Amino acid sequence: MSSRANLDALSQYEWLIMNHIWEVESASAREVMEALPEEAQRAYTTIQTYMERLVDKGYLTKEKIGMVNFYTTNIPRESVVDGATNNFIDKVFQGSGSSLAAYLLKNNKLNQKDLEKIRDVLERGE
Amino acid sequence: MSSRANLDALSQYEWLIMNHIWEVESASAREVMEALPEEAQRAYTTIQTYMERLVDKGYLTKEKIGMVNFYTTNIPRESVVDGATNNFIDKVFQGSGSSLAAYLLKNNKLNQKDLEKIRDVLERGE
DNA sequence: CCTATATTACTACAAATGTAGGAGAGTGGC
DNA sequence: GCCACTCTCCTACATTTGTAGTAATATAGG
Repeated sequence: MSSRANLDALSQYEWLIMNHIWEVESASAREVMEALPEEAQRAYTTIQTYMERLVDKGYLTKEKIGMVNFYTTNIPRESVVDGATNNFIDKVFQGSGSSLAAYLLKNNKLNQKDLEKIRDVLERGE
Repeated sequence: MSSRANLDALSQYEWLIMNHIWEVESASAREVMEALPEEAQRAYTTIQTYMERLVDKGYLTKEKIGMVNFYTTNIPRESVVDGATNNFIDKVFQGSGSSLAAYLLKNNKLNQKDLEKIRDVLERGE
């Protein structure tokens, strides 16, 4: 009944763009382009194409101000992170968040401060 | 100099297949097919296609026994999990494993037993 | 006013991914 | 010995993703 149920997942490069938009709230293609790190630099029109696709996918809204399009999102980052994380855990850790956590611990993906934070959380009732 | 440097990442469905192969060491297309859960059922030839692609990508080795191809992997699961996790952390948590850990804790992706295990790890020297 | 530049809208195209059908060759059972 | 079945190998095709060029248009600067 609703116009669209769930958003298509973001692709690798789309994450780069969305991460920036979530940070700055609203941006033009040019701004996004300039914000992307060296290795992620692409032709200007390539960035444009991605942003248009993100509009199509329902992640961005486009508003023309003067000659320039500005893109905004009304999808909360948290929900997208949540979906992506669940999917990742499902496919790589067969649905077990614990395995992922164990992996992080075992492979030292966490620094001292993290460990303390985690200890805190664990000490106050879980 | 080496024949191939890094393997292409696994796609969504390829993970399903690889997960099974890692579990059983060696399997035919039919066996993989039967092992896949209901929602992941596909035409027999579809499974076959995936397995062939995994051979091309360098993840699987094919050995014909009688009329049937059996597929094996010599790529350790750990290294693939590692690559995938790093990539995931980069794109979704901007390189911060801690953010991911924080997310797991905050969103209760961990159960009681996990928390205990983590506590253990933290208690014995980190 | 004209030109160099920026921007949009559109089109294009290769590679990767998801999905499967058909032809041809073994084989187990009757 | 033939049939039904199964498996391989090959081909095919739609969609998604990565990447960018071109035409038309607005615009700022001289």
